[in-house]
Amino acid sequence: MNIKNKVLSKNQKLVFDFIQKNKKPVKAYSILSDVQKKGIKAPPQVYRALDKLIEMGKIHRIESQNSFLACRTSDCESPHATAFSICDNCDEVSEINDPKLFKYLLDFKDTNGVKFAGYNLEFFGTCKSCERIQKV
Amino acid sequence: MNIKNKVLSKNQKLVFDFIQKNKKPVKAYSILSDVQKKGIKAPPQVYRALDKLIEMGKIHRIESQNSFLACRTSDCESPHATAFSICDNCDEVSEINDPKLFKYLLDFKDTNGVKFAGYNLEFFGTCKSCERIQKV
DNA sequence: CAGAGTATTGTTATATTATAACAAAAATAA
DNA sequence: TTATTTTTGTTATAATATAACAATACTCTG
Repeated sequence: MNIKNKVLSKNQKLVFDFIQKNKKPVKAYSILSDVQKKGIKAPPQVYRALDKLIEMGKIHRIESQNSFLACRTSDCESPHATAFSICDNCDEVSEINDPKLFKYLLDFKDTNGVKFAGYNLEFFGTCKSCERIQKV
Repeated sequence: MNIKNKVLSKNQKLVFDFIQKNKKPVKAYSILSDVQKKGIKAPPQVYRALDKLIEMGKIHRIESQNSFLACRTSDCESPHATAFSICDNCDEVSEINDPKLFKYLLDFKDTNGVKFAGYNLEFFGTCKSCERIQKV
């Protein structure tokens, strides 16, 4: 069976629920604080769940923040081809789902002609709402 | 004066020299081990030097590896617009310097029309030499 | 050159992020 | 059922990074 269609295990569900409740990416130990109220005791339980959820494409890891965000692009083709916009000011992250960008990058070949299996792209800038505030 | 043309301070030079000697990205504490032979004592001294070197564009941080690589693209226009190819197998990283890709990404606008100030792109796959080995 | 301001260094302690290693229980497949 | 895989539980520790404070060195300007 495709790993993406698997039903979540108990710990996976606890971890996923917390991540999904949050609009902004959350940190592993902030997940731990939350799920400790619900029976999980130790970091490895959280990190294991995170690994599986990433593998399933249910969440993404924001590398530049060491944080985790629920996948909102239901048609997320590949958890290994991801793009995000990150606000330098408020740390808000949103997933970019642009088929043209997606295709451009998956088709990209390096100077040796190597075509890559996946990528992770993080854009940085000021989000709309921070921009407005800064202008005032 | 442009920060990129600044002469390196003592600690910055020690840290940079070690990074530049290595073809593969190096970890902060492996840098520390090396530079401890040369007078540096503690992590903050290394991390400070790393921060400055990144700011100057002399090195890059490989987010998915928490590691640091010397910049080889002497015409590195912007330390905040970076792309790398990373071998899943041997962890080798090389900097991609493709003007077309560079332009494509700097021109990219999200659905709100936001144009970003910078980006970091990490491609994943199998490098040429690992590919050869796997075929044998 | 003096003095002010800035950048760099030194230092101790600690915060944050993540995994190793081993054992048991639960789910699934054969 | 029995074997296999997946998930869980647990303790300890590894790896990565920063806070906070003090002292020096550098560089700019009057």
